[in-house]
Amino acid sequence: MELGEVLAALADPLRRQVIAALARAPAGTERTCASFGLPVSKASLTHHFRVLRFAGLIRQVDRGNSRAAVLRGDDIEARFPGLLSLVANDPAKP
Amino acid sequence: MELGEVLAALADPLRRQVIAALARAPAGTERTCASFGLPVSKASLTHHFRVLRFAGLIRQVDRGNSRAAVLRGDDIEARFPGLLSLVANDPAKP
DNA sequence: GTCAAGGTAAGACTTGAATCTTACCTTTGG
DNA sequence: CCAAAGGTAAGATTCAAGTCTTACCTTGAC
Repeated sequence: MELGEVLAALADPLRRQVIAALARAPAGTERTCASFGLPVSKASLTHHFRVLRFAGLIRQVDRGNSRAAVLRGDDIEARFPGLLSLVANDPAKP
Repeated sequence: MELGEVLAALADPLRRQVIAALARAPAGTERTCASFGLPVSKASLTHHFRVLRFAGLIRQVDRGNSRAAVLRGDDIEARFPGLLSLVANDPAKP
């Protein structure tokens, strides 16, 4: 879990939006990739969630029919204390 | 001073190195662009320091002969508490 | 069994970021 | 005055990131 990779992952507004949504939800919340309503194609969704997973920010649990994203809140907080709340409390920029 | 811009600025390893060096130095430390010994051309230096300035992370004070970079530590800490220490305490990767 | 929904994979496309070279400006120091 | 040092500006290049389309796979529901 490297700082550079994490910052690069969070630099994208769509990915930051995903992390912010998960960070504001109760810990352990599972959400499908499609449930965020991001304005991109399915293939782009796959790309963004892969970047988040590689950076260590989320896990993806197989739910048979779909694949849910879960924030790795504790791991992130342990390594980069305060980072999550910065993202969570940042006003969205529509 | 927007989170997205700040994260994008800090995603680059060279720029992160500059911010880390300034953050570890005493507050208000002034350093010329060239003093960091980054392995790029002068023109690339100008580019990187402009990005840092646009993101609001540094000021550049004119010293006649040269132009020194100064970390905007208080402003950063006020808006993004904890962010600076994440960058400052991150182990360099080379 | 069939079909729709959710994801993934591979490939192409496009745009932006980082880099360099060259040329120029400004200031300090002989 | 002249030269060197530190930066800036403009333009070209190169490469990665984000995006799409198409095709395919898997699971659950009918």
